Amino acid sequence: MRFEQEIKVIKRGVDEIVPLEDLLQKLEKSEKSGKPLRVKFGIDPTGYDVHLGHLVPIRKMRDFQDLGHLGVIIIGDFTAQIGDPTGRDESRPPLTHEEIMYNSEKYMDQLYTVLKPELTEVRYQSEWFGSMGMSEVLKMMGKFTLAQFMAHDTFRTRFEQGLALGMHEIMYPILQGYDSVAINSDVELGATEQKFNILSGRDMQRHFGQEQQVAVLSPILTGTDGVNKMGKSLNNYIAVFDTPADKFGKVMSIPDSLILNYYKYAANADEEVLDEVQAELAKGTNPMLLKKRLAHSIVGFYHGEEAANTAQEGFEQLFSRREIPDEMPEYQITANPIRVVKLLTDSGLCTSGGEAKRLIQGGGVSLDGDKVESVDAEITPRDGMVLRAGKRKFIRIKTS
RNA sequence: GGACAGGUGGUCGAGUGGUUAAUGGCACCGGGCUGUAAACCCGGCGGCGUGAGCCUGCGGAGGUUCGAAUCCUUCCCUGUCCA
Repeated sequence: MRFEQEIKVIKRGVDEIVPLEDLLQKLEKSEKSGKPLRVKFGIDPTGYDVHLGHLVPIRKMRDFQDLGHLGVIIIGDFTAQIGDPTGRDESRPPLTHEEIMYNSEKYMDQLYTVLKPELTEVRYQSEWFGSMGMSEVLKMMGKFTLAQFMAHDTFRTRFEQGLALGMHEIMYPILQGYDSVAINSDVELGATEQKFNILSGRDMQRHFGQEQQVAVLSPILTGTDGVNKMGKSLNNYIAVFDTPADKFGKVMSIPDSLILNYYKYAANADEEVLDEVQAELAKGTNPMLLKKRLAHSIVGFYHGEEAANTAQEGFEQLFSRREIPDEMPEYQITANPIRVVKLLTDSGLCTSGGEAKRLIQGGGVSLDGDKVESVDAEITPRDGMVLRAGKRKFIRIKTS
């Protein structure tokens, strides 16, 4: 088979390619013409916190770039400007132009930890939707039927369960589909849940007489809780912005069952490493050791070898040996004596007095290793005293 | 436009005039045991106050009442059916 090597790279870590034949054809055509494939991925500029789940398809884009193809990032500024009233209790206010620019820039900074800038094109939806008239919108909508949407699980379940389903949400796949027409996309990347939207891009391209794109679908990365998809709302994510220590710790907290999965999709592990990990797991090696290696490699990828070493050392010190960390934030106090509750809230370790009291009552607060027994406790601060709240929050007190 | 059913704390979901900051599950936080895994056990889970006090709270705004999440009015929102 031709392009055997290319296909192997593209297929790695991918759930589904629809249709595979089209991809072969495209690769062939690209080789003949010398024109790179246009590989699309859309992002929503409502925020800019990128986590490892987002990066699974982005890594795939990098694979394409390594094969000489072009990555096209679509910034979904148009849908974001309309605002998304989905939330039943509060509708999200439309983002301003400035916010969108800010978010997308921050977003791209993070994507460039993985992507090659010289092979990346960034496009905004407003380029084509901004000036579109109603008649064109209607034309676009006319390409789809309600039945098509009802065939889609997301819409059908919500409809059947009697949940709110806004018309604009039905527009979503239509807009995303048209993006493919607008940029003349050859391949669209996304998680498997994006299948419907990506395939609607194929339909749209056919209606507009364009060659159809191929869907390359990555698996959905499970969050650190081991149950749900990685996402911000569930607070089970590892963000690009997380500190090395946080990244390390979060990886260590994933369930054992997820180890191989993370090696595959969150780290840049190649076949050899995967085989080795699998063998170790089968052999009964303490999963904790494999996780440490995993955490080290993930931190190393984003922050470098040295930071990964420091993070690991810090982790072992704090959790394996239960010592206090070398470095911690300092907090200057003037009052003397001072109530511990007040100290906790003033320093920001607790967000409210109630929370501080609960922590103390739960036995989670200590000073230089001595548990604080009473919520009324008052202390005479000493310079360099270490206050600990819970498992991982510390401050060093400064009195002068 | 009409009829009907709903809107409760992060979420699901009880509660239909008075020990109610509001049962319970999940999530989450702390403690114990550990490998910051799982399982399990214990405690917590609105805010402010140097703990018997105050404030905010059951879609929004008014009202009835000594007293309301619970009754009334009105508005907003969601769904079902009819047009």
